[in-house]
Amino acid sequence: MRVLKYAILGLLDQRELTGYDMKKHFEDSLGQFWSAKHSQIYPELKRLTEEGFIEFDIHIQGKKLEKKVYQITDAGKRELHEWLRKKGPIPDTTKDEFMLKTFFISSMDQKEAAGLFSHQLQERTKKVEMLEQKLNILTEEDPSAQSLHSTQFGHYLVLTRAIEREKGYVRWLQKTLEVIDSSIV
Amino acid sequence: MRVLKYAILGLLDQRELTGYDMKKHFEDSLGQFWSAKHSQIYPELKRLTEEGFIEFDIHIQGKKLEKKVYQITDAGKRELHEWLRKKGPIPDTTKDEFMLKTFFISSMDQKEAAGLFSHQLQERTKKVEMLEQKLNILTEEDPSAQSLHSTQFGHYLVLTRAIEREKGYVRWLQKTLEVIDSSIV
DNA sequence: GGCTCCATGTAACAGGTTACATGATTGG
DNA sequence: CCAATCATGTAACCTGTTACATGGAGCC
Repeated sequence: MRVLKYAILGLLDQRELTGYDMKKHFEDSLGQFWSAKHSQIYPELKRLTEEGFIEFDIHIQGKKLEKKVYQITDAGKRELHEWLRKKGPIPDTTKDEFMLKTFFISSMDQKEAAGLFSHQLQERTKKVEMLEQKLNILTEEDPSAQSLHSTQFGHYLVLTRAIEREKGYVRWLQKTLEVIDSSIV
Repeated sequence: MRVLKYAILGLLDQRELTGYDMKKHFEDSLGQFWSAKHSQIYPELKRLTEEGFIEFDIHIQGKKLEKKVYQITDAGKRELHEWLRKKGPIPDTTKDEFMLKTFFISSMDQKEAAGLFSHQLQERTKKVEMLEQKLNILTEEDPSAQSLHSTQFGHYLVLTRAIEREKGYVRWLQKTLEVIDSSIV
């Protein structure tokens, strides 16, 4: 259903951007829930331009570097809002390779399982710290980000959701590790 | 990295199955974290057979329906265990279309946002109930599922993880909806 | 001059979905 | 006998990743 299309339209509804700028956004907090490589972004920009949902101006950087700065058109805004309003069903599957391994825990011995789980716990804990640091920076730079009418509210929500998602994962990993460690053969 | 390959090997490490049986597993609790359509499963089974990781016997159902019952080979078991042991990095992105919309909340008006969030809250709440019912059935049928040495332990872990994931989502949705509703223009 | 980052593109391949296609079994 | 389910496959298409490819800008 071409979600990347809407990700691009949504970004351009906030401010004009180059393809390169969009890639940067996908590496930032938005990237917790959606991302794309530049090799996917550029062809999509070309297509959206042909469809009339976006337009670009050429800006000259320095002496001769030409960059394409994209803006959303009125047709693009209509398209974006149609998608934003639509109440889709929640997906049945959210792919998670670690949980697939977990499903097969009976194929592992106790030591292997403990190693796998403690590594995952370590990685997820690091991620929580990284995300909390991002949230601190955001709320220090713009304390109004926590209110609905701030332009940064979406950014704030994505960070808080990502933090709570990871914290929930961490709690479950700790609880499960205790069960594994206490089941000495 | 051919995760479906390992999903199939993992399932066959528990018991012999037909491609159709595997599809059923992906529609069940495992499907919370991994799934595949039959159109992807059958070609993968063919490939895994060619690679020597699995084998099949033909069983006759009724008068003449031939079904292929697959088993994992020793080579397949080695391949599976290599993957199970490997400690990969956690993914940067877990795609979530609803959270992408959330990032663009400043493009919506307050009423639209409230509608979107309350619908999502409703759907996620229903999912929690469905998952809790599945967990009840599992623990009633096999109370030992909660211990490491049960063959159902993986099943139990996947369900508890899915339940906590959805509950965390629900809590965040409720909290965010309160902020949206209390921000009357 | 050289390194990092900015900036844009294409090609080949891998993974995954939808649609097309067929036929047997089981149970009411 | 009819419907739901069991059972297996292919083809076309879409999405997304990795690799290939190029060149300018900014800074030390």
